[in-house]
Amino acid sequence: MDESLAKLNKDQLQAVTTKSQYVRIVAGAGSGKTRVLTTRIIFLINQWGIDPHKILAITFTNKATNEMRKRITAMVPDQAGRVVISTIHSLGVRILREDIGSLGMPRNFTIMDQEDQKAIIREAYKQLDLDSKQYTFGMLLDYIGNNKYAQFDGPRAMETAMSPFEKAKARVYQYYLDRQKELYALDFDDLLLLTVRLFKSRPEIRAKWQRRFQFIHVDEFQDIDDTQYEMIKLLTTPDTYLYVVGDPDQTIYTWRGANINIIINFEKDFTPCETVVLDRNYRSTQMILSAANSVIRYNRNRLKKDLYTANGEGTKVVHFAAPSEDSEAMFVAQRIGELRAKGASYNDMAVLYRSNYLSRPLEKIFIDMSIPYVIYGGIRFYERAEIKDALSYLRMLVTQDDLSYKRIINVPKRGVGTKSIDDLLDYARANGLSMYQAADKAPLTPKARKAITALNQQIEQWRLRSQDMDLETVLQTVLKESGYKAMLESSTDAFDQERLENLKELVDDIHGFGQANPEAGLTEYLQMVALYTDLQNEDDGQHVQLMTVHSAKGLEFDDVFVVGLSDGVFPSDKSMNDGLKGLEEERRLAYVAFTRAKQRLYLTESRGYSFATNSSKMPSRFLSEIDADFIDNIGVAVRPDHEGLADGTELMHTGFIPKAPNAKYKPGDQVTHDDFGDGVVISVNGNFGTIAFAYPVRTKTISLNFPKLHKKEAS
DNA sequence: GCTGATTGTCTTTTT
DNA sequence: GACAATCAGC
Repeated sequence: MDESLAKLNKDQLQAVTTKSQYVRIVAGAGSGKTRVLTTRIIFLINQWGIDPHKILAITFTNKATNEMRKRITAMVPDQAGRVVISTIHSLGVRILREDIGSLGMPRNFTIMDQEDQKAIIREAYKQLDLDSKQYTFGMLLDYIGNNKYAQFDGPRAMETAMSPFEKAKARVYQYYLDRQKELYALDFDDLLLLTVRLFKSRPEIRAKWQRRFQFIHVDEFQDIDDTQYEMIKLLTTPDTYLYVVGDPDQTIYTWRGANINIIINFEKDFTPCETVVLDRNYRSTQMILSAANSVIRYNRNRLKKDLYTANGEGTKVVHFAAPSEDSEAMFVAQRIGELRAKGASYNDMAVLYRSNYLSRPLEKIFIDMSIPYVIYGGIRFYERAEIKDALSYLRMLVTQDDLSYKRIINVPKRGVGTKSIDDLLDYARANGLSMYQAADKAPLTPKARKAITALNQQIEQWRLRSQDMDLETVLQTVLKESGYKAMLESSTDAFDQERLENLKELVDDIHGFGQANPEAGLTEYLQMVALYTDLQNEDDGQHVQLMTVHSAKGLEFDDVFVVGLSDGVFPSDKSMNDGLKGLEEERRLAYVAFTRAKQRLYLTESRGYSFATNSSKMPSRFLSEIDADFIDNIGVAVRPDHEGLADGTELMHTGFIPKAPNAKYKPGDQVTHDDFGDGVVISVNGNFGTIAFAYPVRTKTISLNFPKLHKKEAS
């Protein structure tokens, strides 16, 4: 214990050992925020003798939860399991599972993810005859969330709707609420809103939870929204210790309701409040920090704070301007190759981007050049179709809800088409039944009825047999006997083979869960999964990590590439439409991105036409906000007058494009590749060659030094 | 009812 | 360049 305190600097030590009841830590990027938080919790246990059970730590993501638990376990192995570490949504579930009965609602609710929400909205469109092109899912998800947060019920939403367009949305909202009730499914917003309602209407329940958690810690406090703050406030009494940690410069979730003023005004709600500012950075070189500082300085609405470090000066930030998207990706791949050759490991490198779609050109090149990578985001593990299908089968053994039923009723094909499904749904809704219950009464064709009855019997069988099986066996039985596995196995589609692999991972996952929680059942597993979007893989593999800036929050890497730094992309046009507020959030996002880097930071962008913004791409304004002293500009340049690209472009030194042609290969050479088969070299650019392979591989650009590539001797 | 082809639309970020 | 809705043909 003493040695963990000895490693702290003066400010950190103050933050960890303070006696104040209300504490606000303003912790800059890389200032040892997580370390302070975990050391504080251990300090409470070891020095103050606090029962770990009374300590609550609220984190922002499941990833952060695991990280914190890991660190606490390392220091106090026997106590760590008793500290409650949880995302705020999981905390809501925990509270509601125990006490939602006090609101007159049963405890067996299911949790809807966004996919489930969309399924209901899709139903509503069908019922109300609306066009999903005119009413996009994103629009309705926003609308529904806003109304919920405003505590508007259906009729109230209808009253406030002025135009026919708004009224249609209000009708979808009403449908959504009705369906939620029928399905007894809560969405993410409900988890917080119902908890708040529960605490407000039942003081004795509130008091119970207040007694339970006497030391409350909140991480990433700058990204908290009003409802979450209310929930936290309701958990506190005049005796509660409240400890919040955050960095206003890293607020990047205002689009989701995060309110930057909560951390700024915290001291008004909780007085007297001690504030500790941690502005010594332990992560990055001075060069990287200076670059990041020079950008964030342009934000007007902020608490001024400049990070400093005793780490070395480091090298200048590199800005590479590529002539095209592909060459931008190529630059990244090439630099990764060079770093790797110098002994860097893939794990310590990351590529960050503003939006998921920007990963595509990178993936292509990484595959071609055999650079191992993992991608976070996009379609997450538990959101994959095959995983959702498998989980839906499992849900049928527990809740028989319509959303799951609709997913699996004709997968694999059982001859039950859209018409039968609609008829079944209509009949079920008209009679207040679930689709599962309505199966034998609804008006159906004999063929469909037969298929559905057989399926229902199967489900009932599984349900009974599952009582004596472990979780893993249940899953495997269902996958096998439903024919789902056979459906994929008989397919020749490469994607289906990948799906089988994913299902194997799910089996591993449920197996691991069963081992870790021997007394937990299917219900518990499904509940855990509902709040997780991704598998929490141990990152022991050797691969470059690709992710959005948002999901990189809290992480750090030796070498960071931030790609797609074009105006309109990053900062995104969508945000800039919100005026200064939007632009400042984008700037904070850039600040988060830049401060992930420990050793080297590369910023790249490309020219050409962007179909995202419908215009020619120009370098991001954030690039020009970096003081010239800290940045090295290479690649294609645009004259400062920003004239049109055709005459405004010129080539500066690039360090990579024009290189001596590879000595071994020349265009026209016949080659063979261990994976791709025979091919012909089309062009050579340095050590990379574009090679046309036989169908189905087609044209690829790969490293000509790659060991799997061989020259075919002329015959 | 199923399949494959075609058209049109939309691309921000997540628990 | 993905996804959903629609349509034609089996």
